[in-house]
Amino acid sequence: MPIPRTPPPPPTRQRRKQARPQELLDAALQLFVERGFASTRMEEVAALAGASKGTLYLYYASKEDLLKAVIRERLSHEIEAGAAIVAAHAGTNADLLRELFVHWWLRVYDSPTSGVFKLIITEVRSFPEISEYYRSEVVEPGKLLIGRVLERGIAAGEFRAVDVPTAVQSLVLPMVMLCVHKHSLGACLKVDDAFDPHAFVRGHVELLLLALTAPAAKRKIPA
Amino acid sequence: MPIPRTPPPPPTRQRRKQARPQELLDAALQLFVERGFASTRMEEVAALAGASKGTLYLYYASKEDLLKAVIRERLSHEIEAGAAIVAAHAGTNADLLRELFVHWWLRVYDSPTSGVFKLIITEVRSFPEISEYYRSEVVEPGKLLIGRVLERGIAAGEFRAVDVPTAVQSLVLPMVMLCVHKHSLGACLKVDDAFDPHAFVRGHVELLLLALTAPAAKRKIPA
Amino acid sequence: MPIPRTPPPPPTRQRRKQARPQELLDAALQLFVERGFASTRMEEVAALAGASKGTLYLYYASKEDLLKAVIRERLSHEIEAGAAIVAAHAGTNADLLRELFVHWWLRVYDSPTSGVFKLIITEVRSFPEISEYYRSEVVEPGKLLIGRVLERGIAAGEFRAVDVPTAVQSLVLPMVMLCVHKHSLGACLKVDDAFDPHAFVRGHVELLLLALTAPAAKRKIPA
Amino acid sequence: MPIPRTPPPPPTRQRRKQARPQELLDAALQLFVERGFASTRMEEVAALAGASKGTLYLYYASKEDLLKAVIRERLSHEIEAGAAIVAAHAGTNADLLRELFVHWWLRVYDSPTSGVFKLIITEVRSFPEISEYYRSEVVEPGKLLIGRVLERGIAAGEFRAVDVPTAVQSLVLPMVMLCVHKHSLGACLKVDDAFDPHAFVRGHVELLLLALTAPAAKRKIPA
DNA sequence: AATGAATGAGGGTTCATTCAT
DNA sequence: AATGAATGAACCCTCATTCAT
Repeated sequence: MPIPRTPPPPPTRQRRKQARPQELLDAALQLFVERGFASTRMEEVAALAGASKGTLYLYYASKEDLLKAVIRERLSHEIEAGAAIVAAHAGTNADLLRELFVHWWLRVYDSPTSGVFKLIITEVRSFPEISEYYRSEVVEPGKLLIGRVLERGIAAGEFRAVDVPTAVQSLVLPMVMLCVHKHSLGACLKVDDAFDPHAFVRGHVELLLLALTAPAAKRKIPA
Repeated sequence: MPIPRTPPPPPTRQRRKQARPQELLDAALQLFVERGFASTRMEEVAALAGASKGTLYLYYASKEDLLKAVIRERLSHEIEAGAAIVAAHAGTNADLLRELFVHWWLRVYDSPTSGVFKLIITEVRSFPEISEYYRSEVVEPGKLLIGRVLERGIAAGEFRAVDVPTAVQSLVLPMVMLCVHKHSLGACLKVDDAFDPHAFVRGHVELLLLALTAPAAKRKIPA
Repeated sequence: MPIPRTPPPPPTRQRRKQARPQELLDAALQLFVERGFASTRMEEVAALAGASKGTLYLYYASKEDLLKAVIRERLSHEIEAGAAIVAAHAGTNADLLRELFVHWWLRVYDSPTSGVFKLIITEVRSFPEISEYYRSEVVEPGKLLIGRVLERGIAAGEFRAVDVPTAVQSLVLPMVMLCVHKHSLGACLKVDDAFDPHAFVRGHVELLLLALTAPAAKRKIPA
Repeated sequence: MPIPRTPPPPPTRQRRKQARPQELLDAALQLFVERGFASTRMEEVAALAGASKGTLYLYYASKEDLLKAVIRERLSHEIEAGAAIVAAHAGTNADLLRELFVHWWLRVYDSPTSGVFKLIITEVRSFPEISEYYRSEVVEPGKLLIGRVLERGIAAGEFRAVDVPTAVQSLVLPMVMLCVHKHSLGACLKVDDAFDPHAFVRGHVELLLLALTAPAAKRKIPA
């Protein structure tokens, strides 16, 4: 089953036509992530979206096209969401980090969007054009976002003067890996060995904050 | 090019027979990681190993078989190496962590074995049998290994009483992600924006050690 | 050349769809009988039916499937025809035998269905599932059919009290062999040495009737 | 298991070399009959004969060659055996027929040679050269043999003046079919429905003799 | 707009045959 | 004489894509 973002309204002809592209993209994402791009048949995608093979080609010119549309559509939705959180935030930088990871990352983790990370890892080598898009639209903005929070914290004496790029990676890489894992090994292992991703993310941020937080003595106390 | 572990000796009939399986596995790993399993043709693997398609089938009964052999062979080589480091080590637990990450993980990262992580992520959903092997032979032993180091450090008062499973993941997930990245986006982006994996790993461990290390006051001073 | 049962109508898309399965079966029968199952390429079958390889697979899931469909389709057509003759017949049992052999068997002999006998002989060992179908749908009903005619003849005093199963085989085996021969040696030998199958069948029945017919003295004279 | 004509003597090197060709032919006959020519692998033949693939090629230049050797070798053995029976016989022509069918044909039926009939039927279309050999060496001599017995019987007033070619076929075709059946359907059907080939052959000959035998009144009584 | 029948290039796998040992 | 590793042509089957309806 595709996981439609909106509950399916009564499928009148008009509604259908409106909803088609999204339904096709949802179906494609699910199957590409599940079976891999090469092993997913266009017919399966169409069938999962309740359409026929021919219809799929009315919206997307080729399988490769469909892949790129899936990636773009999903990422474009999430990109600014992060920036919005930062913009809206008022509070310590530590709390902002907590906010970003627990709200933004965990929401992504819980949504089908998490599959896009697996999809990109799986398919960039075959479609390198994706990499530039992903780097400029996701990786760089993301690094900048987190990086700026760290820099502000350091400048404010709230954080230690750690190497910012390294800390960004130490913070973010486990999140990406978590998403990837969810759709690879995580989907296979029956024994979930009581691994709770939400708990881990909270623990992870706190652990890293332990490393980041400047010793109290040296801290500038916010008045 | 396959990356033979040993320079090819004069290819007499006998020598070839001995070396073939390894050459084929090396070629397969390279191509499976590069192009994905489904998009790699058996003939390409054979050609890269300097053999013909038919020869490949003399050693591996099917493409799936070849995939599993590639994974097993690579992992079985590295599994004990880690344990050996732990066993051989005499020093602080912090130094042991440094040793494990800088020696073991970076050696894996630099070798073709790093590709196995991508391969597993990419293909487990299609071949779920792999997951159990990987979990029991790699994931669990690995977690135990790092987990015990942390526990010893905590017991010795060297480390803070952090949540061990969380800390293990925070330490390890970036390493896995690094390996995966090397063979996906990392292989596509020309502008390596001066990202130095070795430097990152060292920085990552030190950052986490900042979080782990107990405040001096509370530390048991080793006489 | 396929031997279409009906001259091909204008090949519109719809008409084609209807006619395809039969065209494919006819082509397959011809080639399987001519070249043997294993030596016939699916592409040849498709080409002979004026279709492409892919199309063939739209109708039959595999080569083995195609073989079984060929056999079933041909036999199911002929099975009742024989019973119908028996049911419709009014006359002496000797005449009924003449009818069955000259009408039914010779029609089968002259049609492509004769090839099915060769096909079954050639392929049962490889696909033993065929044997049960053939036995229960063709062999047993056939034996019963002829056997009953003989029994009725014996009961009526028209025939001698011969061993029925033996006589059935003596009557029928040459017919089967004739069909087989037509598609094996018979198709190779140029010098047809004036062998006339129709004449032989008539002669064969009369010869066996000589053996079957009770001496006049002992015959019950039908009033 | 191949069915060697002679119990295998101690396989000393010398013995082996002598026996090899025969062992290979026996193995080939068995497998060709069982699985069909096209579906039998040269390696299987070699293995069944206890040799290696390479060795097989020392004796037979190709698979086709092997097929022809199998057929020739088997048939050449049996051809004169029939003639010998006729030559040696002293008695009524009816008894000679009984002799030929019960001794010669049943011995062939019981031996692996019976498979050659299936083999020829199965493969002539692919290797038409076989047909000429088979016709001139087996079919024609066979027909002549039986035909002459019938003619002598007719001339002697022992038999009715039936059409000789027809009667020959009515006599012989069931025998061939019996051999073919043994290696096709007969090998598949578990329920042998108590069909006894030996009994059938005796019954068949007697039935045909009923047809052949001239009414006593007209018979020339052999003094 | 929607369908699904048709196509044919592509790739996994088999196996007859060769030849160095 | 015997072996069996190596080859590559051949064939079954899949599936992205097209197009008549």
